[in-house]
Amino acid sequence: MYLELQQQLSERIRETIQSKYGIELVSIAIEQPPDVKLGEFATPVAFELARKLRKAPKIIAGELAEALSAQSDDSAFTSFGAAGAGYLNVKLNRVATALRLSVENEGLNSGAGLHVLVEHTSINPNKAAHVGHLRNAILGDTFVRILRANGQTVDVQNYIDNTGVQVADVVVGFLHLENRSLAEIGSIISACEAKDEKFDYLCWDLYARVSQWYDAGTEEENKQRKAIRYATLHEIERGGNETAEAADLISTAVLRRHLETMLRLNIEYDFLPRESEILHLHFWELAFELLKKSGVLYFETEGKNKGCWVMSRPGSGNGSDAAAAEDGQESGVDEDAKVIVRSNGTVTYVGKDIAYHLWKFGLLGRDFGYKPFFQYLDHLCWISAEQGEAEHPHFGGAQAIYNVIDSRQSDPQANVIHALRGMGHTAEADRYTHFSYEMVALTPRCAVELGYTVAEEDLARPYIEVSGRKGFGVKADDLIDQLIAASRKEVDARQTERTADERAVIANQIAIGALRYFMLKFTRNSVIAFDFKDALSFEGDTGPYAQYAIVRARNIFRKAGIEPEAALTEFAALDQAAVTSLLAEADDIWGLWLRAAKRSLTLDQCIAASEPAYVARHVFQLAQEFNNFYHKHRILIEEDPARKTLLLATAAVALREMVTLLSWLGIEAPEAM
RNA sequence: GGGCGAGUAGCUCAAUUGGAUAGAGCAUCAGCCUUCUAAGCUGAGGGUUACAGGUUCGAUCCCUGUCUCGCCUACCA
Repeated sequence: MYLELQQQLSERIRETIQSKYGIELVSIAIEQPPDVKLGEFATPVAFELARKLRKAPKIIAGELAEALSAQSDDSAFTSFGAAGAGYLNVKLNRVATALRLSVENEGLNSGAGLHVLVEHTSINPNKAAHVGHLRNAILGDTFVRILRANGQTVDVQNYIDNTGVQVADVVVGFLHLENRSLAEIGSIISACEAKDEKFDYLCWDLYARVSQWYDAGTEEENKQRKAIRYATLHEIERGGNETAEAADLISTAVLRRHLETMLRLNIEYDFLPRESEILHLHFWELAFELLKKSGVLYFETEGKNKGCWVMSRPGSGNGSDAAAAEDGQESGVDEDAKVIVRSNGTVTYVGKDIAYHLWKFGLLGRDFGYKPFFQYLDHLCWISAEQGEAEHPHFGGAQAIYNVIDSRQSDPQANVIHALRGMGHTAEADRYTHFSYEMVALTPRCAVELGYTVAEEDLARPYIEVSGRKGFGVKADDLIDQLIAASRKEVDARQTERTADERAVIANQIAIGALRYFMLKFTRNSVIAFDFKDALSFEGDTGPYAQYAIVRARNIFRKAGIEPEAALTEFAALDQAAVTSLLAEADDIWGLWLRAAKRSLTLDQCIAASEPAYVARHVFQLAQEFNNFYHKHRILIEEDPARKTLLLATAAVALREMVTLLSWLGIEAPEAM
C-alpha cells in the first residue's frame, strides 16, 4: 500500500511543479523522513529546482507546500510542510491509512500474466549437497515464492548435469577403484535405501578418493588413470553401454537424495531437464545451424583457435560478429574469441548451454520428452526423457528466465546472453537474468572444528572455499540435523507439557526457519563465511526471532479470547475521532502500521533488484518493532476500550504481515516456542 | 595482463540505489522475569566508511588514481 501512496504522491508533486513553475521532471524521489514526527514521506525535489529557479531550496519547498495544501479534496495526505534545509515533508492521514490497511491483504500483482522460469539448485548428481548448494536452493526457492506473490506464473527447474566429468569420476570410483559390477552398484543403492543410509554420502567420500587417486600414482600410472577417466566420460556421453547405465543409476539415486534433502527445507521443483537428453535429442545440432546462419559463430582459420568454430566475447569488438569474421585477416585474428566447437568437432559446455537456453525461450524448435519422477504432496515433478509420456505438461517457452548460479559462472552466462543477442533475440536477452550470488565458504575455525587440516597461510584468511573434489565442506543434511538437534534441546526445555511429536514439529520449524533466514539475510554478492556459531544462533537477527514475535502476537489473541480478524473488524467500527487522537499521540504504534504498509514497497524493490535479502530485512525490522510494542503496551490489562481495540488491531496487522512475509521466505510460524 | 565483485564499529553484515544525526546482530559492560512466554526488552561504550583527489546544494554510494583481498579468464569437461 505504501508503494501506491508513494506513486500517487509523486505524480501529484510532479503535476504541481509543472503547473506552478512550468518545469517537467521525469521522476520525483520520494523517501521517508528520519523521524515519523516529521511526516511519512519526504522529497528533496526543492534542492534540484533551486538552481533552475534561482531560489533557496527552503523557499521553494515552502511554496510547494503551500500550493499542495491549497489543492482540495484529498483524504490520503493531510499536510505538507518545508523542513530542514529544503525538504518537503508530507503527512499521511493516519486513520484512513490504518483502516485501508486493516482490510487489505492482497499482493502487489503487478506481474500477473507473466510466465517465467526459475532455475536453481542444479547440483552435480555425484555427491551429497553442501552448504553452498543450500544457499543456491534457498535463494532460488525464495525468489520463486516472491515472484508468485507478485502474481507471476513460475516454472521451477533444476538442471541436472548427469553426463559430466563429475559423474564420470564417481563412476570411475565404483567401476575401477571398488571393482563393482553394474548389478552390484544397483544393490548398493537399494541397500542404502533399505537401511536408511545416505547413498550421496557414500559418493561424497568416493568422489574425494577418486580425485586423489588420479594424482596418487607414478607419472605413468596417473596418465593411465586420466585415460580411464576420459574414456568413461565419453562412454557416458555416448550412451547405450554399461558405463552409461552405471552413470544413470548413480546420478539418478543421488538426484533423488538431493530432492529429499531440499524437501526438508520445503523446496520443490516442477521439471528436471538433464544433459543426457540435450545430447541425445540433438539440441546442439539445431542450435549450431541457427548460430551459423545468424553469423554469431564463425570458422577460425588463423591463430591458436585455427579449425574451431568461435564467437566473440561480450566485451570485445563492435558487436557485429559476422563482420569480424569476414575481415578477420585484415584487422587481426581475435585470439580472445570463445571456442564453441573444438577443432576435433566436439562442442563445449557453452555451446550446449546456448542450445538449452534457446529451448527455455521456445526458440529452438524442439522439445524434451517428459516422464514423471518425484511425487510431492500436491504436484508431480517431471524429468526429461528421450521418449516420454504421451500426456505431459509443457515446460520451456518462458517470457523471462532467472538462472540462480553463483558468481563464478558469470562469464559463461554472459556468453550465452551475448549469443542470444547476436542471433537477434534481444528481447529474450534482456529478460535473461543471471541471478548471481557469492559462494559460501568456511571460516578457518570451522574447518578446524570439522577436523580438516588447514594450511598455515589459510588460517590467516577470513574464509576458505569449499571443495567437493577434496571432500571439504559441510554437508546439507548434517547441518540440518545439527540445527534440529539444537532447536529440539531448547524446545524440550521450554515446552515440557507438549508431546514428543509436537515438540519435534516445532523444533523442525525453528531449525528450518533459522537456516533459511541465515542464507537470506546476506545480500547476494557478499561471501558467506560459514561458521556453526552464527548458523546455529537463534537470537537476534535470525529466523527464530521473527517466529517468536509471531508466537507472542498469537498468545495475545489466545489469552484475549478473540480472533485477529475480529479485532480488525472491531477497530473499523470505532469512532474515527477517537482513533485519530489515539494514533496522533502514539508515534510508536503508528510506526508499526506504517512499517506494515511497506510490504508492497519491499516486494517491488526485491523483484527489481532480484534481492530476497530485502524481504528478510523487512520482516526483521517489523518483528523488532513489534517486540518493542509488545513490551511497552500491556494490551490485556488496558482499561480504555477504544485504546485496547487499537492495540489489538495493531497486533493483528503486525501478525498478519509477519506471517505473510515469512511465508515468502519459506518459513513457517510454530504453534509455540 | 584483462574482466567482475569487495574493502563500513572488536567480529559478521545493513544503509530506501545521491539525501536529514552511517544503522542492526554478535561480543563486552550495566539493568529488567509475581506481568500478553526473557529465543525478549532497556541503556552504555565502540566510526577519519582502505587511501588521495574530483563531480554538486549534498558522496559509504558516481568519476579518476593508488593500495589490499576474493573470484573468473584453457580447444579440460
